[in-house]
Amino acid sequence: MTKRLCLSPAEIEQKLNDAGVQPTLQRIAIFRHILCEADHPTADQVREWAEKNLDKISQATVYNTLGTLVEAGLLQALRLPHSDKVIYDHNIEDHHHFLDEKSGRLYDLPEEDVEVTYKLPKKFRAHRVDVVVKGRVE
Amino acid sequence: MTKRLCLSPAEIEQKLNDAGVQPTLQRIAIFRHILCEADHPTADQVREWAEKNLDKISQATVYNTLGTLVEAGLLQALRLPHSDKVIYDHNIEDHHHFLDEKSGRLYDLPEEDVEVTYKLPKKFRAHRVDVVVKGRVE
DNA sequence: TTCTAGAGTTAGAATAATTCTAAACGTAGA
DNA sequence: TCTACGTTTAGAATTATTCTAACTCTAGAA
Ligand SMILES: [Mn+2]
Ligand SMILES: [Mn+2]
Ligand SMILES: [Zn+2]
Ligand SMILES: [Zn+2]
Repeated sequence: MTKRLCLSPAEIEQKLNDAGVQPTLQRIAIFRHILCEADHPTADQVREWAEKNLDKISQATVYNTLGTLVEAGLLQALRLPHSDKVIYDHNIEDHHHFLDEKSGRLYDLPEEDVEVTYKLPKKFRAHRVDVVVKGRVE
Repeated sequence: MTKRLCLSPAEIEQKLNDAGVQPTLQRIAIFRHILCEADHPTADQVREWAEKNLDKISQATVYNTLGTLVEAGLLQALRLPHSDKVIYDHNIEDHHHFLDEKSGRLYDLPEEDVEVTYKLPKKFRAHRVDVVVKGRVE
């Protein structure tokens, strides 16, 4: 369901370079973690993983890195109704989400599986629509 | 566009009683403010108004009151992608929103003006869909 | 190679939103 | 009138995130 781009550190480094982001060790590791292993993690979940798996890293670096990756268009930052934490999404295509209200887990819904039609007042110009379907996974 | 239920304090008191919420002065005033005057306010905007317009009120009471009104089903709490603040909505019917990304202002979109169709994986059971249309008001 | 300016990282403090604590207060009903 | 319980309060605590200012690294320039 989720597109997972599992790349080697060298390929990650290339992607960072292409995006104009200096590929530091911390950025390579965090970006690869989110691309390959993590599922819609929060900053704090990334920090937990990083503290276990990298030599030493500060909270500020985790936030800085996530912010840098989002600014560079390599990650999306999401805010969902059930939580006050920002969620980082390696899926940067326009897409929608299903929220399992029991577990709090988020699932991607491909753009083409969701159709939205709407009528807006005159003078309202839309340039994006976000859909969150809430429910349960049985 | 937004349904505005402008009621007298006595009518507000009745609504609170009906919902099983003791109609204290603070609750009546805040609930009436959100029903009649405020447009998708944050807790802090409610606090600002309350400090100006009520004899004395604490921040905790504002949060307590908003929480109580949401629990009683008299307000909706919203979390939107552009802000980390909870937004309180007197419109408790299912409805959608338009976010003016320039001003940050939220507009209600009636349920019937938005149509969503989606295809979910087996075992996914939806019980609500939230749509946020983002764009500009010219 | 060495130098160096700018970019990145860091610990810790600061800020912002919200919640908690424990005492004081008010009020509905016995 | 009394009292139990719900409500309000000031202030502290918590949580998520950002800022500060010093230290460190690294990409080029020389
Ligand atoms: Mn509204
Ligand atoms: Mn916060
Ligand atoms: Zn996603
Ligand atoms: Zn609304």
